[in-house]
Amino acid sequence: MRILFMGTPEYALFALKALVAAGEQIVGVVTQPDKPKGRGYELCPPPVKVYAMEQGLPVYQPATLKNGAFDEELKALAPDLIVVVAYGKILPQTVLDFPKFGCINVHGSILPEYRGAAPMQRAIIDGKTETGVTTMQMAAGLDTGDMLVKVKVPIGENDNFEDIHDRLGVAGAEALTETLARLRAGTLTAIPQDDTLATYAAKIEKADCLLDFSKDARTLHNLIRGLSPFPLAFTCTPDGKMLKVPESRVGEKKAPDGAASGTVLALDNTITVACGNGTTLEILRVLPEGKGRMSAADYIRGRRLSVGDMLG
RNA sequence: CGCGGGGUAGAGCAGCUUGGUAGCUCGUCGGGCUCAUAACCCGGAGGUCGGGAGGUUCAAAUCCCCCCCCCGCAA
Repeated sequence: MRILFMGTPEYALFALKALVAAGEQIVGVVTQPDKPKGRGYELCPPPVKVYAMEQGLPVYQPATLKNGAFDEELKALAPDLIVVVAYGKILPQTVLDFPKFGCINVHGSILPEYRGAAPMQRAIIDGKTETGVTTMQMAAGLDTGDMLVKVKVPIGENDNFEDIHDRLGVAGAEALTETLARLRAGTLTAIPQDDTLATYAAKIEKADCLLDFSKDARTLHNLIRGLSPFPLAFTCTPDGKMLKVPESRVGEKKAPDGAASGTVLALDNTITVACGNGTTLEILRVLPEGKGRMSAADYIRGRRLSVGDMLG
């Protein structure tokens, strides 16, 4: 079966590598164009491109797929199936309809929950204890296609985005492998999504990353781990600098009555902050503005905070 | 030329504006106190202050010039 792979970030690599490992006939890899990134705006190839080139797979980086821009290549590649994992662009109907077996997408949630851009982060931020991946037969809407195979994955109370990302990557590869096997065997069943149960995992915005200490510690902890190691939740120190928080834990102690939310209660090896409902949050690692990541203990040693300071 | 921060002891920082014995918190080593301790007390080791047999100066971590490296923001 001639498979065309479309994907861009690290996450897509799990699936692509699984296809390669299974000896699938990958006729090409479509990924986003190189983009200027990092300091100095150096042009950076997406992870999928780097790997595909190492494997000697033909790489395509069309600026757009709209208006038949990619039709010629598509005809030449003549895929029987397109596998899409976090490609980053909407596929026009002409592309969706082109392959005999259509387009199959690997999505990082148990559909119909968390359709959209940031399913993994949103599941963690919402404090879910379980998530997973779903393969689907792609349709025109946003992650609305009929569901094929699901693989569930537990979320531990201290797992962060990276942990879940990697675990879902493995699960996604597994789900894709099974989907292809059943497609060949003719045992694949497509289950329509119940739209009334659908939820939407909106893209993470800067405003989502601001820590609001009037919320309770558990909620803040979920936000912190859901955004770690990227893009990171943050707060502000009394001198107006941004302080990002890669790692935390829910404090065991209660905040004293009358302690305003955001008050620094203790500075030993961690930064203990008063949160909503008398809860406390312990900040374990930080990323000061203009600095690198460091432990809270190291940050405290630099004497940049005092007990009684307000964060937020 | 996208904007900005920084390279001082193993770690995190101060000192640089107003040149003149290199300091703080922690770690580490030794000793003491203690039933005991990651607690407390005393003492010690550890730094060519990123590099340039550069410039200015009686004197440079500090002022000027060149180079290297690291990081944050933004994308």
